[in-house]
Amino acid sequence: MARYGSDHKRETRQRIIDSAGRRLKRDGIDGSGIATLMADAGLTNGAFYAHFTSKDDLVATTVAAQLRAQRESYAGQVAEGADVEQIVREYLSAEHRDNPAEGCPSAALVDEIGRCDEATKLAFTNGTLAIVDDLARYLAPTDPASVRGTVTSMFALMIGTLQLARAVADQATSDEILEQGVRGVLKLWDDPGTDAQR
Amino acid sequence: MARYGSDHKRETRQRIIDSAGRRLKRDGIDGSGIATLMADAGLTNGAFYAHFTSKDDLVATTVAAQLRAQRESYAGQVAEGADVEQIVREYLSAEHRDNPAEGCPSAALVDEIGRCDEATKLAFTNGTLAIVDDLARYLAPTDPASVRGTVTSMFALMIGTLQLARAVADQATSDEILEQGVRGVLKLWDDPGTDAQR
DNA sequence: TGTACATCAGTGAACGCGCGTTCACTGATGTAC
DNA sequence: TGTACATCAGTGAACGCGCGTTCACTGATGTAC
Repeated sequence: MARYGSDHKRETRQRIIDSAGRRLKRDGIDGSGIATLMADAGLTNGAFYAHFTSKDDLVATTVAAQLRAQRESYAGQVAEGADVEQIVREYLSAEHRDNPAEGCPSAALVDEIGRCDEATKLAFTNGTLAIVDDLARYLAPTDPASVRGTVTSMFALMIGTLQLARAVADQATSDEILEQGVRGVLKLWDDPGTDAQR
Repeated sequence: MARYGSDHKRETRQRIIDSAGRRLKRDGIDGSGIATLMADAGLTNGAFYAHFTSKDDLVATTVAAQLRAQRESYAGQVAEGADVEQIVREYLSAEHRDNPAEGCPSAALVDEIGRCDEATKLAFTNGTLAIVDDLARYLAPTDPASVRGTVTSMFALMIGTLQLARAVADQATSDEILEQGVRGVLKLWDDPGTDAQR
């Protein structure tokens, strides 16, 4: 046994992953250097490679962890009895728009993930599918499969809306985009039965 | 008069902006260096600052130019008599997904633009509003204002869907996402009248 | 018509800096005897 | 109980490289006389 408790290294690794999640969502993947990511965790650059084989490794790991956290966040809202509109309004809120570091990893990182290696894309794929499955199960407990397609497009609209709202310079325009996003998601949900027409 | 024709420098500048559009959409903003951007235009790094004051300047200029081109592309489709479904199906096609360099700048760059300087965000804002206005005018010639909100959410869904489709590792999943995006956009358009309820 | 000069788009080397990654080292702890 | 050693998470300097930016220079052309 070394000088630290048996969980020490695992805890440090987790701390790096958590702070990296915030940093990556805030500054982007290309915009976050190893030295900064380690400093965020209270460490120096040299220790990085005792925990991860490469930056790509950290990114894939962090994307997976972030999507797991996002999934748990939805589960928490559902457990508190939130309905679709509450979930959507929280997601498309000014607060979420203004705090990417604490928010949805998909909205913050999708288009960079599209340029990442296969491991990161795979982590994203699995995490996203798990979230869609969860939401479908919640929204249509008796027949989740029937609404999966609808939930997928609702998710895409939420992500697209949040990103548009963040990229726009004018706040009134941004607020309006969020509001139209809410209306759109609710409209998509309104008659999910059309899924069956496939 | 110098050794080149009077339009030479303007043409060179335009060539840089055009090739930068493709490069930025392909590799991202942080992922594209000045030397590469200039090489794409058949020039060397040193000439860059005779055309732009900084990389930020080029990015803002290129974003504006790309959105203008995107707007003209929609206008072209409309002129050829394309309806909503044709426009959406072309946008959410496998070909568009697989060729970001030739495609929609919004889908390729939104979340990086959210981290850019004010000039770039402003260029994005103006360009996007112009596109939404155009589409609203086309889709509801008699009362464009009544569908602006719907068009905004359709646009957000198209962007979000294309990005999701690009970030996903599995092609079958990606194809399915595109298809659900098409269905979603058409559903949003189906009853745009709800806009009036605002 | 021929020569000297001005113009200026573009070249390519260099600047300091931060990148991802490597590695010799530190030093606090647990173990062995 | 006390001392020598092994362990190993973390340090911090260094690697080569590409970044955005600057600048002295090139060389093809038009102009002046």
